[in-house]
Amino acid sequence: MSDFTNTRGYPIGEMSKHTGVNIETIRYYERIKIMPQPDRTAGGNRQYNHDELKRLSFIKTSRELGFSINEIRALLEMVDRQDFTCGEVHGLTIGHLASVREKIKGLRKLEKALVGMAAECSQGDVPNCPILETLFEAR
Amino acid sequence: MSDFTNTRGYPIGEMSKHTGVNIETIRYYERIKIMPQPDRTAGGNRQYNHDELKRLSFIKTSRELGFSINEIRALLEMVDRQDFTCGEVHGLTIGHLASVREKIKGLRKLEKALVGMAAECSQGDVPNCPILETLFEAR
DNA sequence: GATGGGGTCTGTAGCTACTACAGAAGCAAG
DNA sequence: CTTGCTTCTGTAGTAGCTACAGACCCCATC
Repeated sequence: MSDFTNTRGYPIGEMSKHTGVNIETIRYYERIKIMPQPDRTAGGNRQYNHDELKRLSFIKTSRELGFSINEIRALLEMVDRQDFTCGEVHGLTIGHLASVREKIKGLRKLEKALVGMAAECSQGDVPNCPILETLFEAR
Repeated sequence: MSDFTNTRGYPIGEMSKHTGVNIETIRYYERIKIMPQPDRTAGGNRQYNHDELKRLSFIKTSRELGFSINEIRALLEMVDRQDFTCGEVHGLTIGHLASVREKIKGLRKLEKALVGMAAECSQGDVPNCPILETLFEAR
């Protein structure tokens, strides 16, 4: 019977510490149904098991890689249904990669523009700034 | 008297067409007080003048350069108070530039990780994917 | 068995920067 | 005067959380 207490599972705070996901965020993930409703103690506190811990880690890692919640939902659904092919997952990843590259491209452009503006600026005490002029003149 | 009608000003749709800013967004900008409350027609429709058009263009250009609303608010306040130095504006711009570069750095890392994962994937029909394994194993 | 101090609960509101309605009213041309 | 486009206000929704309030749970210690 002492084994039983052993398998009690993790309260939400443990989950948070192990994964680095905020407690409120874990509950949010449950609300939006990418995390399941876990067991509860007699008093009503959440008790997670190891699978749920792995799932949360998966979500965390994917988020850090910039996958949107919907993309993650798609990945998890494939996993849950046990019907996915490597090709499908690859596709989703490549699609995400493309959008990341788009973002980088956009930001580089922006960087250039900012550098250009800043270079023309004397940084002096004068109340007259080519940066503002640039911002005002367009269109 | 015909000159008078000439200076009537632009309805909100004109503003939108000239600047490319959505009508709802223009009203939103008024609500959050980065655009002023414009004159109204007898019937209550907004009537903008040329200064307001320039201001909206400024906001649009700045947004496209990735400045946050708060950064834009700061710039506009300097302009409105007529007390700013080129140095201040330069500082704000450089600060923004730094955050843009941070974002690029982060996205590049992310790009690398995604490319690495995708490279290991056979893209085949097998229900077994190194991408998912990578996502699941961490932490 | 009472007490104390954590952790956790639900529900709701806030954040950024918009966008999307509904339902009413303005406006200009014919 | 009618038609049809534009504009009005106010509210709610989007993503992905975060931050409360006020109540309750849990466990250890006395």
